[in-house]
Amino acid sequence: MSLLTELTDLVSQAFVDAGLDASYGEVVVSQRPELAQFQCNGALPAAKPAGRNPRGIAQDVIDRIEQDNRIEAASIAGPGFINITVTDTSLATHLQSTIAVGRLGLPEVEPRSILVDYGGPNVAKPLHVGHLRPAIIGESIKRLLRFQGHDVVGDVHLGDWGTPMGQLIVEVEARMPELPYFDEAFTGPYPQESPVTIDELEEIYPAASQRCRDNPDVAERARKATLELQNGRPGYRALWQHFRNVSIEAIKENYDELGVEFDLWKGESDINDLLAPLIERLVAQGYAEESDGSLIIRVQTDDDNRDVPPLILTKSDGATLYATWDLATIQDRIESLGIVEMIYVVDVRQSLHFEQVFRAARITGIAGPEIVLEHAGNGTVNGPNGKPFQTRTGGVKTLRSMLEDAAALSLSKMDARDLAAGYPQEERLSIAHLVGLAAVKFGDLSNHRESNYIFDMDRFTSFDGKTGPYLLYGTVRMSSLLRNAKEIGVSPGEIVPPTHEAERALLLELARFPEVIERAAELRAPNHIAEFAYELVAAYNRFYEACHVLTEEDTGRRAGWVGLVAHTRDALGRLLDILGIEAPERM
RNA sequence: GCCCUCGUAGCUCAGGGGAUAGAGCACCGGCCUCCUAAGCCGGGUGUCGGAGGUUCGAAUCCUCCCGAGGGCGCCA
Repeated sequence: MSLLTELTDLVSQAFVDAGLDASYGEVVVSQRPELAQFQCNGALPAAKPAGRNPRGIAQDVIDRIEQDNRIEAASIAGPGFINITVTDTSLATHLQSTIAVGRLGLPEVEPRSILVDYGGPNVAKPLHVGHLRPAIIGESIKRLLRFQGHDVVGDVHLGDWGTPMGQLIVEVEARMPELPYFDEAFTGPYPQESPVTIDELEEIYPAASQRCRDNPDVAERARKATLELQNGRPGYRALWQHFRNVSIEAIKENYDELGVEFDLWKGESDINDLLAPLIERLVAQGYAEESDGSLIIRVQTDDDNRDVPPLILTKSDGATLYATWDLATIQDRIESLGIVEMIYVVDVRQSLHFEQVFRAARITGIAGPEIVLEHAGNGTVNGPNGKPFQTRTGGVKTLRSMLEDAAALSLSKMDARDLAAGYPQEERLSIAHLVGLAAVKFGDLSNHRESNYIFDMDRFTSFDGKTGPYLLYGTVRMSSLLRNAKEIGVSPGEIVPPTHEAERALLLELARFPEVIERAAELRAPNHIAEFAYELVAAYNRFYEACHVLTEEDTGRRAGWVGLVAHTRDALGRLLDILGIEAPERM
């Protein structure tokens, strides 16, 4: 049980004993650490309905909780705040029992079957900077919920079924008309080898899309090809399958480099067989109706005081669209995977789309009321000028080159400050790589999920301040200390009651762990984890300065401190893991 | 036009109805015979965009206004 829960239970009971509602007893970390460690504000809202003076209530509660041996001091402040400080012994005991139980103080949860939909890369396009946020935020949310104890899967949800596929087909046909994929009389089998490499495909994609913009005839042929692809024309399917295969291979490599892993490599196309029966049902049951030749589902309700545009289920040529696929995908995830909660980490600009899809899913009964559908939207990455991030030449920057820049810049900063100087060059490169990754991830994840932020590589890779490298350095110092302890034969002992202020502060920081996790999970907000990780490292660094662990003469205290460091490293390691950040052994 | 998000220190950003609104950077000054100084300590900064409202209490909730960004039927 977390320390805050323990204290809340205690204070709530005091409120009950005083004839007041238990809900007033919530204890939170103090806003004024110089006055107390914890506070309860419940006396203030309790006063009015009870017709009592808030300070009187506070005193009443204090009189009751003071009896508890965990309480060092409890006092009234201001209009009726209750300030609480716990004994050093109870702090140590609490942390020791947390270590004994494991899970870093987290309560057990009722596991839910959750799917996080993030990534959304497109076939034939390399990952670029725009893919960074959903990838690492989604990965982090997945790991966070998984750590809580839920059954969580991540789905990359490949963009593989839309108009660009038709554009690719007509472009390849224009370039290589002799290929059998375009010959309707061809009876197969089609070649095993892809006619294009991923590099060629990445060049063909923008060219194809440009040609469609320039030439309405080409665009029309692409539209038709898309429809035929969706309808199952064999040659197109075979060619498209090659596009898909070579793309997935490249995309996997990209995500590997970023440290992002998906359990499912599904795409928009995977539910194609579900579409026809679904549409048929929706029409038959009157959910879908014709409008200007297309099929739509009206999702506006009488409660709306604004216009909510209808969801377009099929184009007037009969082709399906991403809203259609998303609907069918929801159905598929519920029916074939047993998912009860879907979290979409997708650009926040798509919020209207998701609102339409979610509404349609409810209205049509695809998702019952017990299913959670949530768009946890992400903001965008901007360049130093506040505009979308670009390369120097104005193009879209690939994710790979961004990560290479991060590693290179980290290495040059190491060189400039003569850091890790005696290490083998191979290890220095590997450190620079991890530092660069940590810099980029922490720089991103420490921002609120929905906000757009300015990407500043120089600031993110800085060795000073609130950065990824700072977190890694803290971790490395803990690991190093523990290695040294082991060498001199000191193993982690029982946590001792703190005697130094910095030591006490570290224990209090560690005690916050469960609430931070819970809050971050609730809000789908990795930035809370990032912030806490920073504060924990900062608290450790202050402890490290104030308490010289390995030269401590009191052997019980020394062992206890080693135990404290070990626990701190466990906690920090878990936080970094949730953030998807990996630390080197030394740096 | 309607809808969504944002507006907090010089800069980049946190902030959960509670007390005196925080962090990092930048700037100045200290600390390595000692576990990694990529560290620590000290030093000052605010009309929380504006105006109303709800509340014992508002950066936080509500309304309006100003400013920025984004979205709004057959792209994803």
